[in-house]
Amino acid sequence: MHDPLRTLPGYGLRRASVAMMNRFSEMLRPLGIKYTESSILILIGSNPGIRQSDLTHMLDIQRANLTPIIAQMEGRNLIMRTRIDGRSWGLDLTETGKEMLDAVWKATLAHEADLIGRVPEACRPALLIGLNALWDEPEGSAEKA
Amino acid sequence: MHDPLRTLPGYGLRRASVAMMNRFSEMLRPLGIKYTESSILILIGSNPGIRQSDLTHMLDIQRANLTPIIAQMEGRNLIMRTRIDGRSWGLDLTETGKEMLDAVWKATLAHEADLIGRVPEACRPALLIGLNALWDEPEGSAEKA
DNA sequence: CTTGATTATTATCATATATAACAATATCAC
DNA sequence: GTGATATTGTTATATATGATAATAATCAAG
Repeated sequence: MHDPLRTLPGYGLRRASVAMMNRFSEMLRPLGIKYTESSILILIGSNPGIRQSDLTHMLDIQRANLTPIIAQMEGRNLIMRTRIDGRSWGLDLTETGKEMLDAVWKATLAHEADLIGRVPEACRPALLIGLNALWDEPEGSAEKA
Repeated sequence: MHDPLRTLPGYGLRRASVAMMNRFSEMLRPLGIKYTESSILILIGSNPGIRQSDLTHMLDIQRANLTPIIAQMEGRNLIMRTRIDGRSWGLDLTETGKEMLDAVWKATLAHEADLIGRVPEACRPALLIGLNALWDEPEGSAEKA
């Protein structure tokens, strides 16, 4: 069975990403959290008071798709919102959220270690550089401040 | 704005994959075809008479999700099905499908060139090896014949 | 011939992502 | 200050992707 797709780096990139995300989702499942939510926890944890719009830029997701995620995380008492001005909310972790962040970080680091472990050592530095070259500063968006 | 996610290869892998697939989808849009369909065309083109179940294995997608895709591609006169036995169908490209495959290959190669072009030359070989290490022979599935 | 595995289909559900319209507010030019 | 414009967040909707379960038909192994 001949498979020309296997010669294509772009195809390999997609397959690698899907395989990786499946494994990561599996590791997060016991925590009852999804990987997008885990990213949000991490960003709020390292940027207390961050606004939703900052998250949408950093994660490159749509405002409209973030709203229900934030609402649900607030409902689960993982994050709290405080008014910054008439338009925007500042996001912070609750105590529950901080505990969840600890667990999320552990799972994330375990997952990253697993991932790196699958790559021959000699390839690792170039892999990182290559991956970042493929998405960093996407399209026309000049980095905001 | 501090972003710990940027230090994570796994996160970079996902972002790279998403950015890449968005660009590829854009390149395929004029052809009126989606990237999963493009992969199917390529595999049928290089394996005339291939069965749906072979496709599901090679693409690692669910039988149930392939069925409507194949039906739609048959409806668009891109592929034709002939009975192999009482259970399975053999898939082949129609003339229209072969022309589409030509266009798809051109777009695919252009996309792959664009992708590789974004990666510093010194990193390319390691990137390919690394990516394949991350998905090749996923989990428990021993390669079928 | 019976049992069990394979192939394909149908239906359903969850998730991820994209777009458009809207309300409220902030910012900027004047 | 006032008016035009941009930002922020929300709601509703559409599409794409992916997973699961149940069913029917058929093949393969003993």
